[in-house]
Amino acid sequence: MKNRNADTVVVLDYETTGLSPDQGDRGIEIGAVLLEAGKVTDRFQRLMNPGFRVSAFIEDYTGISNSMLHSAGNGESATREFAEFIDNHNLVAHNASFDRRFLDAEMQRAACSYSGTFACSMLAARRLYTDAPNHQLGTLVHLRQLDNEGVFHRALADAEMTALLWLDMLEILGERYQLNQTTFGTMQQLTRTAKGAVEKLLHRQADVQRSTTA
DNA sequence: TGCCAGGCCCTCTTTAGGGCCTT
Repeated sequence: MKNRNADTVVVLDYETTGLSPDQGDRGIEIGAVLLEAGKVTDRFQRLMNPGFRVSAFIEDYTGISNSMLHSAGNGESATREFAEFIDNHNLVAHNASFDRRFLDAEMQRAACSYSGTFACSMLAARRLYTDAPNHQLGTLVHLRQLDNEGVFHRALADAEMTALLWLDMLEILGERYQLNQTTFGTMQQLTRTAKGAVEKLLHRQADVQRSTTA
């Protein structure tokens, strides 16, 4: 296995037929970007035919129509390709518990697997954008004036915006806490720390970083 | 338009309830 680079992550987003794979919902689109050293270096996007018609709500919500899905390949082949794209990298998603459930379910169907661990940009955002009116992806993109083409609820567009949000948060950690070599593990730790203890954690991390680089 | 679920978080909590976020 290749060494896992803490700075390289795959940022992904699923569009699905509903909220729960345990209730029979399937992924209908997977979008992802490979983020290396602060830059998007690769992209992945596939539509997936779930094998049944999606609801009018999902067609409206995502802009993905039944006719688009009719001509799409099945989820198993797309998932196998996606497993190769993930390689052994760690993963980021906005509300990662949702995307992880669908990724795990689709991987199981396709009889493949991945080895990286997830970090959640939404949980990190709740710690770092404490003044935001809410922590929906679209709200944060507008709040932070991140580049976007006005496309929301499509997998690749949402993955691209999540990646920009991720980079924005890394920049905040550098500016606000002088954490200039933020690792994936630091971000995971951030999301697992109670809100009231975040400041202490990040200042302590910065102290450790300074002492090890001095 | 938003229910279905699940995980996380906050608080008027921890022997619980409800809001947020994802489609």
